[in-house]
Formats: sequence, structure tokens, C-alpha cells
Amino acid sequence: MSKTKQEVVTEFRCTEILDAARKVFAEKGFSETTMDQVAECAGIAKGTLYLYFRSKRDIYMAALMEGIRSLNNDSRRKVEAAAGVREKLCAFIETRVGYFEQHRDFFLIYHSEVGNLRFPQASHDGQMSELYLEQAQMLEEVLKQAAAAGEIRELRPDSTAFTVCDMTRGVIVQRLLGWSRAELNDDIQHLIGLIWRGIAA
Amino acid sequence: MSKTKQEVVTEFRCTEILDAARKVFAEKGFSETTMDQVAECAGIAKGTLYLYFRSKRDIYMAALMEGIRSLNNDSRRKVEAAAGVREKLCAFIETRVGYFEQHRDFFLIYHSEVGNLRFPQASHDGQMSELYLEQAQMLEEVLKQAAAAGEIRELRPDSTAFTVCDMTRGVIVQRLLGWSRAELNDDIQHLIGLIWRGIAA
DNA sequence: CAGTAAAATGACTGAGTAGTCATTCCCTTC
DNA sequence: GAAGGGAATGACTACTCAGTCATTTTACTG
Repeated sequence: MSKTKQEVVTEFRCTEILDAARKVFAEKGFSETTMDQVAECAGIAKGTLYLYFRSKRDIYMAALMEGIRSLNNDSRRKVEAAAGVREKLCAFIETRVGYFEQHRDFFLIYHSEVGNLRFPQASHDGQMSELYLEQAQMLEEVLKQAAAAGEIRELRPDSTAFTVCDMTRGVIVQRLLGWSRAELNDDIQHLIGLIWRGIAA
Repeated sequence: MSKTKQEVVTEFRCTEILDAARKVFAEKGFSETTMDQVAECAGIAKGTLYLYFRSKRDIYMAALMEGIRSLNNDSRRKVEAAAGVREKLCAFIETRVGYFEQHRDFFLIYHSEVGNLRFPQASHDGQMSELYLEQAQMLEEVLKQAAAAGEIRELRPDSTAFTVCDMTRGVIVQRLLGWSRAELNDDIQHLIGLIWRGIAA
């Protein structure tokens, strides 16, 4: 009972810290962010951060990984729920673009980490790559089955899957940097149109 | 005469420094690289770096910008030289993928900086965004003219241009991270196939 | 409402490093 | 080959900041 309560408090503190962390890391990047800033943003003292997390990198990775897991779960659920291939593809893109739009702080961290995928040490022994690959592979499966069923043409599903992920991320970047003034839905539909013609049988 | 000689020496030193900088920055990223490492890699003392560049960031940006300018020039020349729309598109992609493959150190810096485009202060007042946009706009022009001539379907040329840039970059990432074992040319042709069907009339 | 334990605090420390500058080196010139 | 001057050096400084821990605050209990 009291254990449960303690767990709730701990979870609350962690969430609080990770939310603050996402905000400041998104704004300044990993290196330019200080623990004092994270603490201030979370409304707690610096020492308290170390009661819940081992190090600065730990907080950063936790904020990143939690976001990716949540995103991947959403994506998987929506893709599985969708009926046809085109619908699955739409679900994948719409879910991800939507999620990124809703969690811009997370997206900024995610995006900058994609730029650092080559540093396994910085990414917690490649956990980041793993989760990144996970999504691409889910999409790859969809493409493979679609190709087998003749719904799309024969192409390299692995490379195509990565490319679709890149394009999806690119749309958000365009929007966040103010390079697109279209409605979110127009951007999404434009992208899907491009991809579908690209892969259709 | 002696002036010219001095200029040659200075240029040589700068090149030497920027090459070393690209190597170490590509390996460790900006923050994790020390000036001592750059100096050691260039085979000179740390103090010497400051005879040719104002600061660490200066060296980094110089290494980055020089690469982008060179890449953009190559791209423009090849695109202008190409005859039809499809050829121009191919020229764009082939040139860039080729350049990145030839200059992997530069690519890694470039790629990680794309992940930081949102920090204008870190990117020399947005020079980076400027050069990034420059290329996308060149491609946009090609797409606009092609659409006007009916060679490709009507779509948003701005968004499409960005997307093509993203896909091109994505191919290199796949290769550098060992996610593609195909021949370079197969990767390029696969990508062009995808794009061309996506935009063809 | 005292007593106790757990949680929170923030001043402090030690490591790391960007940038400086007094000194040394080397090349040119006469 | 000596003098002069510009280029190179690297020990040093000044500063930042992640992480610690002695002290204080809060929360619970009987």
C-alpha cells in the first residue's frame, strides 16, 4: 500500500523530469543544456534529478526512448488495425506525423538523434538504432506482403521502408522550420500520393 | 610575389586544418571534439589553429560550409548540363550521392547539422539553412518547369523538392550505417525509380 | 505533537577544455 | 652567418558544469 503510493510519487517525479528535459533539450540540444536548466524547468533542485536518474545522458536517453516506444506502439496498433495495404501505409504515415506534431519537443530530440545514429556510445549502446530499425522493419513487412499479393510492384522492401520513414520525418521538419504553410492534412496527402504512385503496381 | 607565396601557405594551412577538422568532427561530433584533437590530427599545435581561425565553431562551420558550397556547385553544374527533366533529376541525385560517398567525413557533419537546423545561432546565423534551401529551390525550379511542360504531374514543387533531398540523404545514411548492402548504383536507380513513378505525369 | 526516516536541497568540488601569449623556432635577406 | 621578423608552439588561465553530500525540509507514525 505505502509501497504503491511511493511508486506513484516516483513515477510522477520521473514524468515531471522527463517532460522538463524534453523541453530544454529540444530547445538547446544535449550539449548546450545544463542540469541546472533541467532542474529549474522541472521546478526542483539539481540534486533531486540525481535521486531519479543516474546522469545527464540517462535523462536524455530516457526522454528519447520513452517517446520512441510510445510512438512505435501507436504506429504498430494503427497499422495492424488498418485493412488494406494502402490503408496500412496511410495509417503509418498519419500516425507518425500526427504524433510528431503533438510532441514537438520529442520530435526535435528524435530528429537530432537521427543525425547522430553513428555514435553508438552516445545512444545507449545502439538502443536508438534498434528502435529505429524496428519501425522500418514493421513497414518492410507490410511492403513485402503487399508485393507478394501483387498490390504493389516488386521493389526492395528494406530500402523502400527506410525511404518512407525518411520522407515522413522530412515532412515534419519542413513544417517545424516554417518551410511548409500547407494544412497538415494536405502535407500528408501530398506525401502519400507521392509514395503510392512510386510503389503502386 | 612574396605575397602570393604567403597566400599559398595560408591556403595550404587552412585546407590542412579543415581536412583534419572534418575527420575528427565526423568521428566524435562537435561537442565531443577538442581543439587539441583537431590540432593533433592536423599535425600542428593548438595555438596555430587560432592563427587561421577565430574559434572552434568557426573551424566547424568553415569545414561544413566549404563542403556544402562545393557540393552545391557540383550539383548545379551537372543539373544545368543535363538535357531532359528526368536526366536533370538523375544528375541531381547521382551527383549528390556520389559526392557524399566520396566525402564521408563531410557527409557526417552535414547530416548531423541537418538535425540541428533549428538552432540558427549554432549554424552561423542560418547560413546552413540558406545553403540547404538553395539546393531545394534549384530542384524546385526544375520541377516547376517540368510540370509546366507537362512532363510530370502537377504537385507542390516546394514540398516535393524537399522530399527528394531527404530521400537522397536517406540513401547515404542507409549505406553508411550498413543498412544497405546493394551496389551504390542499385541504390541510386532504386531511388530514382521510386521518385520518377511518384512524380511522372 | 514529538520523533524519525525519507526526500529534497544547493553550495561545493574536481575534471575538462577553449582560448591566450610569452617564448622558441625558422626562414629570409644582406 | 648574423640580424630581424613572422610563424609556430604549448604551458597556462579562466571558466563551465556534471555530479556529490552535508544539511534542511517534509511526511509519516504512534
